[in-house]
Amino acid sequence: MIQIKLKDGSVREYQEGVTVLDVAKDISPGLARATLAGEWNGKVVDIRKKIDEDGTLNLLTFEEEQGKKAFWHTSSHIMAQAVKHLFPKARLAIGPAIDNGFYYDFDVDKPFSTEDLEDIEKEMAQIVKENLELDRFELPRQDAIQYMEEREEPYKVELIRDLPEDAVISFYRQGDFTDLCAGPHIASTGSVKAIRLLSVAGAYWRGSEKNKMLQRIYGITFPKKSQLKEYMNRLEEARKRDHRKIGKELDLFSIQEEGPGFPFFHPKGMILRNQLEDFWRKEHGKRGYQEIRTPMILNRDLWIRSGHWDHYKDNMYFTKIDGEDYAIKPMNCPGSMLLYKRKIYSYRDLPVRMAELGLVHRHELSGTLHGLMRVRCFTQDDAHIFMLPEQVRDEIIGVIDLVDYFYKVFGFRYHVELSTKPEDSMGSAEDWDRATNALKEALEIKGLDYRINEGDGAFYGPKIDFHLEDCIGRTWQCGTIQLDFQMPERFDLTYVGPDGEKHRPVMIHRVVFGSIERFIAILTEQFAGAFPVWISPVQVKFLSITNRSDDTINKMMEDFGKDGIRTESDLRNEKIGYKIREARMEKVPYMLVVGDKEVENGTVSVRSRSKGDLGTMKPEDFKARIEKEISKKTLD
RNA sequence: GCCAAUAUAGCUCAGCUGGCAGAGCAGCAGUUUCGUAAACUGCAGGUCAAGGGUUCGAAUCCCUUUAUUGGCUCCA
Repeated sequence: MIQIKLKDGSVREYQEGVTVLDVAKDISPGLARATLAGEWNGKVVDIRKKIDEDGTLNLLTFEEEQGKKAFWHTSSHIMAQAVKHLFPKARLAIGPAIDNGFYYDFDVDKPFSTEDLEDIEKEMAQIVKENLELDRFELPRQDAIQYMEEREEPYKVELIRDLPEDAVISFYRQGDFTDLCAGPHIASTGSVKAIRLLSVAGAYWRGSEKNKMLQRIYGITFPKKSQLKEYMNRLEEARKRDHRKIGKELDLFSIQEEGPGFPFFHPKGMILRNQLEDFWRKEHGKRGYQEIRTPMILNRDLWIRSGHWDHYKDNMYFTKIDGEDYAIKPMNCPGSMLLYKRKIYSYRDLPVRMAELGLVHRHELSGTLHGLMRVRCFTQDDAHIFMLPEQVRDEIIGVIDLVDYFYKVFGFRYHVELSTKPEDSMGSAEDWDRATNALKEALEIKGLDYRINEGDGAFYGPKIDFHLEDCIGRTWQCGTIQLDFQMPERFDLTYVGPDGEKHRPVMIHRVVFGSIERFIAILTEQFAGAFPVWISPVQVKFLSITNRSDDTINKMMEDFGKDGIRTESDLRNEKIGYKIREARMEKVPYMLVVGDKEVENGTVSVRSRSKGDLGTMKPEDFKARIEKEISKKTLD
């Protein structure tokens, strides 16, 4: 007999060889149905796993991440089985579970159409109805290869060949379908109650464009129909908040055919930008940053010296001036280097914090462009901090605090990632270690949890990335802090130390918004266009009932304008309900209705975007209220 | 860049197997001066993304290009 400790702390005794599923059945049939995978001594295991020793077992359901993954992994097998039924010549590549559902890559002669997806969905429903049990078996390497060769699955053969020597090669079989798979998988196909295939896309075999393009089908499944409905609603909500849609509706920005990836900012979008930039300037001024501006076009030699020519050329735009080669800046750092070098710094001057709202141009592949999120020119809220080696930690902490402050103003949650040395990089391994450790140390002092992204650093140094979480759970990379021991070397930056000798300063690159354009896109989606009052392009809209109040409204607008409140008026000969409807669709925070009554009493009737009718008040009182919200940057 | 889909009025969209280019909203003109999410009538608005081809005839079928969308890859 063996002893198994469960999540709730209880311990149960079983015969050796009991499976995860047996334990679940023993507890309750309901739990057995809900159990999708197990966690045995901290490792995710298949529900068919035989247990031969004492240990701790967690039963994973759809509520747990790993339970979901098993459910979706099996769903991908069901999809592959359906595709094999309908398209026997399709060759199988890979089909994993992903964060939201699963996909499977197929090699087919003809791409799948939307009608094909419907047919596949129906076939999947049929497989689910048959409630096929999955069983797992293992084969030695040679037999496994032969098995897949017989089935004419060249991709599977390649996968098996690439498995490490000592790997257990396991297969899962459900009815007439067998797939090479490490698992885990759920017990049978019957628990998949709701299926939706979402899209087809091309995807390279093993993600490399040198390989053949396969057809990838994305899908999602759930144990309950209602969960699928909820998921589809969430997708719908995301579509409604799409910054491209809202940006058009609210007349914030556009991208014209004449400039793919080069956005145009409209008057109202400019107000947003300017508010963000004003805020940024003020906060950076407070923290000892000096603002600079460097040219957009600089000589090729500079880019060779900075290393961009070798490491970033494919993303750069070039031009010729008087027969000389110039590049349009993809980053602001080389310009800042030149400014640092314009004079001699003493150790007493450091740290020097040079900030620049710099417009950079980068050639991005046409297929990756996406509204303001992915563009070919954008404004980085950049800064380069030059410092003594012993100042590194505190400077990084200063930036972490600044980023934290900025994100909280907008009500964002975020998480942090640390990226280490990539393959294509400059500098010695020791420099990289030193830099990486400095970043780690700062994070640990701040008590921030972080994830490590191996090999994801910039070519000149490791970095900390800040990922914003928006209100529907998506994340966006915005702020970064990148340590750079290379650039000071390349540009021979120096400061004069207490010993009168020249020394090498350390430098960090950092951004808070990341890209102003992307940040505006994120804000738009976060607030669904209903921006906080302090950045709203229009803060107050005056609505008249009849043209008898036009003069009063015009006077009030002038008065509000003097105090820096952004107003508009709707004096058209329309009904008040119609004007309110329009102002609401424009997401204006406050509507002030002024009719005969208000003119007579010297009041305004206030209607808030979020709270509805607030009754009448004196214009001064309303002004005090909104001014307070603006200065406090209230989120509503 | 690669795979697929899409492109019709300022916006949202209809236009089926080829046969005179349509609607709603917005705009303009008039009527209505109205109290918290759409008053009424009329007018105007188009090189159907661009170019080529098939056809008696193309928004519609074919090809090329451009852009957009969803992915792959890449990244702020």
